[in-house]
Amino acid sequence: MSKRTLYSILAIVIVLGVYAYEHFLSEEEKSEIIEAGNTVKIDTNEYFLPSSTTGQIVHHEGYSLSYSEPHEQAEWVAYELKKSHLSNTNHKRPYFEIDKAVKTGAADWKNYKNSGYDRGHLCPAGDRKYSQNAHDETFLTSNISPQLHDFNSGIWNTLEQKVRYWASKYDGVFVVTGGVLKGNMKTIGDEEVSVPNQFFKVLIDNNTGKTKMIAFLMPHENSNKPLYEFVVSVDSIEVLTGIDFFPELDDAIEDKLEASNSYKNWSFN
DNA sequence: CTGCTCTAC
DNA sequence: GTAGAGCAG
Repeated sequence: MSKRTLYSILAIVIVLGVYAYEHFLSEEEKSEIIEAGNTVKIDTNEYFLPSSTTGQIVHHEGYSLSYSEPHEQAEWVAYELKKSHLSNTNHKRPYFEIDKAVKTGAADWKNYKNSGYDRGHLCPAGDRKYSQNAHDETFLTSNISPQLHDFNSGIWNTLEQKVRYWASKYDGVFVVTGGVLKGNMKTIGDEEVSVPNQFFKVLIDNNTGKTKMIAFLMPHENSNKPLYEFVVSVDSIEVLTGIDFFPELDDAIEDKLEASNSYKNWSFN
């Protein structure tokens, strides 16, 4: 066999391989291959990402975010919390790092030092315990917002634990979290990181057959009230923030679910 | 779980 | 800067 013939056969094999990859593998299989190769960030098509009002969406392996440069923090952080993500592994807590993936320059963690505010995770470290990398990735400064310690370790922590409970009970939920970056806000540090006056968390469960949503809006202060008293409609958070949640949903379903402030499909036990 | 601070090298 | 222990809600 001549070299020329060999090259021709090789070329045909490559073309056919690419064709097969493009046309015969499902989207899910593709994203698995990409993840296995560890070359690209997550396949965002399988996620319900909200719209960005800032034009800067950043993808990490364990979560995506929309960064607001004027407020030096994310306007939202979104990720899927699968049941399989839940873990009891204890990871060593790393240092916070500036997120280099934020092109406009993410805030330095030193803004928070002696500010009186916690570096509050938006995607909690407790939701990414399935690997050391995923856990450490939550310690990027694009994933934190100034929070009062009483609030962070109090009612907000209670809500985060309830989300993990739901992820287990409903075989995964998709989570969007952020501070409301509107109105008059205090700032901290040389870079003037805004201190949100309210925080929101929006959940969608698309795994248990019937799609359901729930949204929480909390004032930036601790509370002893039960969680369900903070439930609002997704629409009301969209009005407040300008963010469009779950635009990829079928419009009829989106409109109906986002208008509701009912929590009857979510167990608060 | 959510964090900060202090000591030591 | 890094590593660890200790403390608090």
